[in-house]
Amino acid sequence: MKDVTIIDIARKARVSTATVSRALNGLPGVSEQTYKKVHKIASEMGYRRNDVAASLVKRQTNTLGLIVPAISNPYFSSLMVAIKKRTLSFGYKLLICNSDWDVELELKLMKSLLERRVEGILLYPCKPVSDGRYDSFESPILVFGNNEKDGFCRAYVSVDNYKTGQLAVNHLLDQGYIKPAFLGGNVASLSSFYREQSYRDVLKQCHVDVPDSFSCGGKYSIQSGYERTAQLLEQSDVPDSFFCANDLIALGCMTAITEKGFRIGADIGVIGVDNVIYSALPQIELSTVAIPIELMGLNGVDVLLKLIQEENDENDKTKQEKERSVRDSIILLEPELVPRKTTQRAVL
Amino acid sequence: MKDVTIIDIARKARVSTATVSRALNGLPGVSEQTYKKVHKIASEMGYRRNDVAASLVKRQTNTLGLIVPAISNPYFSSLMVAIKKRTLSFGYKLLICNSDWDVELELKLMKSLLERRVEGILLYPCKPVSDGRYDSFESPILVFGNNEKDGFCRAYVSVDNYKTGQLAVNHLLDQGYIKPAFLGGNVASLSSFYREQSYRDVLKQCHVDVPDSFSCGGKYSIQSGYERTAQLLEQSDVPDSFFCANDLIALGCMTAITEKGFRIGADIGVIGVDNVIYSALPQIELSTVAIPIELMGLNGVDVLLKLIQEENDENDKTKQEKERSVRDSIILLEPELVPRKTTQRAVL
DNA sequence: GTGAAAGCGCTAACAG
DNA sequence: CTGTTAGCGCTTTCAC
Repeated sequence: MKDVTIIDIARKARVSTATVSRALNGLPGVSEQTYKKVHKIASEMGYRRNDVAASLVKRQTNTLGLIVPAISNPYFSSLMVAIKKRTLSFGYKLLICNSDWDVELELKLMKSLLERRVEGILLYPCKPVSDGRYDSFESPILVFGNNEKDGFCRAYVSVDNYKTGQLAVNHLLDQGYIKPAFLGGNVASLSSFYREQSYRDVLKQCHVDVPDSFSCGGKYSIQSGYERTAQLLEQSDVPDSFFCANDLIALGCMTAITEKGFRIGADIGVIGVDNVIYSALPQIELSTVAIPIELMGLNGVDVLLKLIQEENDENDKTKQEKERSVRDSIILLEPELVPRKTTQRAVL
Repeated sequence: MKDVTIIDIARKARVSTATVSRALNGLPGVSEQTYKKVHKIASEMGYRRNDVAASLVKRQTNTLGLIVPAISNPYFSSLMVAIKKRTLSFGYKLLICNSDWDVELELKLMKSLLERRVEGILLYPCKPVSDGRYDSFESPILVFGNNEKDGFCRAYVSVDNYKTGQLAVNHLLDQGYIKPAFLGGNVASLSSFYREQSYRDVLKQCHVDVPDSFSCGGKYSIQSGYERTAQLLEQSDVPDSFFCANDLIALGCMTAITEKGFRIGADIGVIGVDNVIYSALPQIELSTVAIPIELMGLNGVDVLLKLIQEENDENDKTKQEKERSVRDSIILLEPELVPRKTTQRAVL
């Protein structure tokens, strides 16, 4: 059951492979007649184009890579959907990878994508790339979620993580909570880092003092949020509110609170980050800080595509021009507070 | 910035490309010395293997394709995660595609995957493949969610959709609800079809009569569930319970019920299908019929891999043996009722 | 242990 | 409009 190739078609159609190639690709310079003949024979023989061979000779795969830390997290689902849509509209294929918050795996995936000759990579790193682990990678790479410019020039699309934390903690304080705890996400992640930073800063500014144990890292999952909250609520000194590094953690947090017999909002406030679709459900009504994730995705694709474009035009360009290339661009989007029931002290 | 190839390495190391290839791939027949030399030079020159070229000559890509109808649906997220893990453990790469419930797009994706020479495809079709639209595809294909054997031999991994519906509707009736409505999913989908079928059958068996308007199709989304429920609750004759074709629909359904001022469970019962992670949250406590989706994924990969294996061994095999190949295999998994609060008439 | 040579299936000048 | 030719970068016999 050997695959049929354009050679087989050429033989049968009594033309050259070049002509077959042209006809099959709809390129100019083929008579109506041969065009039809070739296509007819091709479909008769059940020909299926071999993209691998085409990619090799054309030296392009028309493919982008995307790496996210957790494919099943609805936040990243939204990102994937947005990116998928955008890349598709530009005629690019997308290779989706899941790093599972594992830096080693992430590195492997990066290499693998490059070996497969993707034209560019959209990377949502599991920890800041400022350690320089990708500095030697020459291909176009767009990094999500970093909001600092580090040594190597690279394009970023991110949200203001520090401000995100400020919005959340200030809201908690505004609502009359006085002992907020912080449930971080993956310890290494930049977003979690900045959110904790702002948590500490805001508390200090407002002269609010809480035990160190109120701030703890973990995983960005419901389970992790549940476990950590349950533990904190066991202690003698109990927090009166939780700032969770994402909505999943907050969901787990709420479960633990409910189980312990506290009333959410009235007794203990909860606020998350992301504004995942499930947070808006009337049974949940989770207060949160919304991240414009779809927008990040769209922007990311656009910037990456520009990056690729530049790469291709590299020859006809002065060094001067290169300086203000998009390689150094940082797009920083704004988070937005979405107050809901879980931070409402009294039912009005 | 031309890529460095094994030719460059060979030249620099003063060996042949064959030797470089062997060394880089860790194949036997290379002296310790040359092995080291080649690797050293390779990393010095920043060599990056070109998988496209390797795939072409080896005629294998070590890649599987996966097509799901909705990448952001948590049900499919779970499937993807399970499949990803399994394929990775076998050293296969995975190409994930989103058909967006669009048959045309699905077909395109199938073709595209084949052109990229994936070795096999895991397909969760947006509508039954019994229309024969893939009968001419010769590559190994594993179909999820079909539970009937159709004309063409093909391997299936599915859940008993009919039984799923029976479990749900019987549970509703058992709990004392007497006017269940059915909120279907994507009209064309087999799962929705069977679930509606069983809905009708069970009602008939139990001599329960409901208006035709109680059964309606839509999309497998929160939004769609919300809209349809809101509409049904406007009518004079109101259902006292909802059997939703999946949990997302049920979530939207619950929102609408709450908004209208009904109490979930006490006034109106709701049951979904899938047992998505969010359904278990204490604020939700959605009764549902659990589908062993991870298991489906694992089984799917295993069967597909066997299929591929067979394909390769095809030469040394009699026709007799082919008859009982896995090509015809159907794996049918069991759904399981998970009763929770949303179908509890009275608070005990 | 190593090299020479023949492709994998397709595209892209360059001629005609 | 069509054919010839020369690869794309790598693997793999088959000799040596």
